[in-house]
Amino acid sequence: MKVLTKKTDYAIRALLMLGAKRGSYVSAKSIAAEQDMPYQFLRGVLQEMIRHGLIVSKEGVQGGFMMEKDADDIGVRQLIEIFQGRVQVSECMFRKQICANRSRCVLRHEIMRIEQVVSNEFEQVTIGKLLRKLNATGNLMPALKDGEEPS
Amino acid sequence: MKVLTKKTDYAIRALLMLGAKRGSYVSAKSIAAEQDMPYQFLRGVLQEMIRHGLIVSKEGVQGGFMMEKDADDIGVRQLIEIFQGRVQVSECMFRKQICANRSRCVLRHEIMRIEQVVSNEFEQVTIGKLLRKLNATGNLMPALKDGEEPS
DNA sequence: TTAAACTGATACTATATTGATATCAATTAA
DNA sequence: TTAATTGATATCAATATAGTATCAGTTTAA
Ligand code: FES
Ligand code: FES
Repeated sequence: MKVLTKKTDYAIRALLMLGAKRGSYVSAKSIAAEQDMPYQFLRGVLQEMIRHGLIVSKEGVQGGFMMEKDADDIGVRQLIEIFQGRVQVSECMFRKQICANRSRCVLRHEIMRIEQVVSNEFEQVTIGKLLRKLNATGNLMPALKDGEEPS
Repeated sequence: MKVLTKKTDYAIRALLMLGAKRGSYVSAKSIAAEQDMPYQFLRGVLQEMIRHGLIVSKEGVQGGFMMEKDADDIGVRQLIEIFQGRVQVSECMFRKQICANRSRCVLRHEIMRIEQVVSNEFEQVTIGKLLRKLNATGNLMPALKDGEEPS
């Protein structure tokens, strides 16, 4: 069960770069190179974020992308919703004229509760929070020592 | 973002039936009919649960499936792991020789924490717990009143 | 002792989702 | 004017999910 897809993954990492270089435009090319993402794929992700008002862009030479929203107002939950659709544990389990009274369905209650918990957890994790952690440790991507294996 | 796939969904519902009729063998056919699941697909799900020791079967006429494990020892978390693989928020985000020191990676920490929370939530929801709720309300699938739409 | 109701095992197909690539027009800075 | 960019799409490949079909073996009961 994979919770974050590549798009969400790339979005988070791109936002971390944009957050670190706030105020200047960063090109898709440089993000792709630095973070080792497929260029065109990343561009699609960036465009989607523009449409949702998270970032802005500037065309032409010296153009690129810049963070628009406050980093603390961008939660992983929102990114998941943008790239993977709303968090829903299950479609209603007993569809097709079987489960009429939703308020009495115990499964639904249990499921909606979990939905909330999961959703809240992701909401807590904001780009701002991650950026501060990065600044504190100064270590998003430490260099690989000889012989060491990446995870 | 769909958290439970059909297989897991069907597995939960089949187990609820088996749990309710503990001690006797219930055929795949009757489960499929009552819960409106595709017969052969359900059988695959049931066989997988046999392999994992959750249920047992008896072949031939009057055969079927019966719950083996204690219903309180079957959590949705285990079902997810069986049918959708281990709960993992993301593969390591900075692979390919970039992220060497896992213990210092803030993203990894945040991600592993969420992984735990999500995992625990699903662990709490056991078939036994659901069954008791069903008994309390007596209502897994209330009949549909005229004109009412299912969820 | 045979037929019907079952599961075991497996192969196959269809559809949806995810991940990635390619192309071309429009914009901008130097 | 040209190279470096984004905007907008179209297309493709790989994988995962959902569902179907078939046949062999087992058991009960007529
Ligand atoms: S599963 Fe839909 S209301 Fe119970
Ligand atoms: S993402 Fe793998 S250790 Fe940081």
